Amino acid sequence: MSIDFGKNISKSSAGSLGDQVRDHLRKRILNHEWEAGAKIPGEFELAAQYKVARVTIRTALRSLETQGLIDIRHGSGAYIADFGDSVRAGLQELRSITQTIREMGHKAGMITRLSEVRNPNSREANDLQIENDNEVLYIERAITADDEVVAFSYDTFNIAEIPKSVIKKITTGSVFTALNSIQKHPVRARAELHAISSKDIGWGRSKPKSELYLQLHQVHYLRDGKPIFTGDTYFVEGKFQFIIHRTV
Amino acid sequence: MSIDFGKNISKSSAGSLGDQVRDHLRKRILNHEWEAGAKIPGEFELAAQYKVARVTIRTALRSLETQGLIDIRHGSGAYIADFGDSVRAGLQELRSITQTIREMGHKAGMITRLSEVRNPNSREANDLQIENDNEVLYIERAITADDEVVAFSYDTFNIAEIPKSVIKKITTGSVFTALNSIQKHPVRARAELHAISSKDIGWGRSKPKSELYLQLHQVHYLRDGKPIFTGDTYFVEGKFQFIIHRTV
DNA sequence: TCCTAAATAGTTGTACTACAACTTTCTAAG
DNA sequence: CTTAGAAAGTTGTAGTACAACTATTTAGGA
Repeated sequence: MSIDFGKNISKSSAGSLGDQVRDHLRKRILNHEWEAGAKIPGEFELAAQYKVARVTIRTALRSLETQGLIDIRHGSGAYIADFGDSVRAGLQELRSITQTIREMGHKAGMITRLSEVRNPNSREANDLQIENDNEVLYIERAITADDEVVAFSYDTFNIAEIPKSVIKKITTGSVFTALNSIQKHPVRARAELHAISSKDIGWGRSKPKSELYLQLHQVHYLRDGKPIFTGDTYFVEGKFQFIIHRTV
Repeated sequence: MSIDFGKNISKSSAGSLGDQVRDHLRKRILNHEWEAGAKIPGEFELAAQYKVARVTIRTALRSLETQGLIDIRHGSGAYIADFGDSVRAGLQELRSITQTIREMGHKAGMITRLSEVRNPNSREANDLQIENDNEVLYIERAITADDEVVAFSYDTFNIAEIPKSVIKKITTGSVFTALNSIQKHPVRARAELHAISSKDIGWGRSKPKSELYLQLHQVHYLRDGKPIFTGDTYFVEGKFQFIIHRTV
């Protein structure tokens, strides 16, 4: 069942009713419908607004609290947390880098340097939980914001999980958009962070002078727990704002 | 009201019944009571185990799902996510660094270099939302694991929120433990990450040869939304595993 | 008038029940 | 042996009721 939230129905939002309400409320919060510290409507009123049960509202609010967007106070209400722009640029949110760049008001671009199908090395096979004689799709590319390189990414996909028609979309456009079209988008990722100084990471005409990078090594998982792709993204230090929410 | 979970009652755990169940379930998960991919008991059975309502179990499970520890599948059950050791060392979890080091099986230590009460600079005043003529507690120290320096921290506390007796505890021991004793522990933090290469960060006898650091600039907030302390922690690259959970 | 304390209203937390929606397992027919 | 359907099991949503806590209002006394 899908519900009618009024005018702003987002076709991309899916999942359970509670998830839909959560996504819609998150958009309202990020749209600054309420300012930081302000109290949002009570659970009964929200339930009336969305025409759902109070328990559905509660699951949505709890999730938003765990994500650090609101504070829920017993006997008082739910209040907008002071998160600044951290949610839009946040690392915790599992979203497309290019999409994030666009939402921050910049022009996002991508330059593919290499795209090939080959056997995985031992690390890739381990991350993707496949055998060494399976095939993977390996892509090297640079991500740009306003025609300036902000990151270099080296990604490896478990090709067995992806139809050929979608592989082409991956190599030419956004990974997340392509995977989303076949309902194989990751719902969770495990990321490891490192500071790195190296000459061997950047490439191309717009190779940055700085050799300092923030390395993000990731493994992306589907809802059923299977890894779908893994890779390293090297963010040029200073070009991208890295923000994390930490909660209890 | 507090509930009896059997033998392993943790006095540190507080908050609502749902939070207590969540914390207890998290410990069970981190204790490898179930292996990765395994199905945990159903909501009805967990409700019976903890002698709480099913809705209470659900709020706990939902929170654990948002944190990336489990996957909940409609009509099937809740399954342990493949998070490796990432949760124990995870950045997303707002916990004491020294405590994290201990839980990873190492000896945690701290060397205080400087501890003073002074007026805040403009950045500190802005982060703590106080005036320039207020007083703050400023501390510089090194954090060690097995007598090896793994991080340098430069922290600034809003002294107006902290009784004098607790200030002494902060300067001599764990910040989180001290703040917890007066119910002023942060529940949320906003952290910004940078890769940094500098000679001016490390100090002391065990100053690391590497000049590469992962900088974590943080502002810690109380439940009511007020900032309690801010600071920069510089992790010596390679000495600490930095892991993040990313969820939708 | 000011302050204090109690009463009141409002909000979130927990409990219980019932059923819908979905998944997995079992069963029987072919 | 395969397949389709039935059955059982699990999570999702709805609704009601009350407990626990907070914020506001009101009444009383100094």
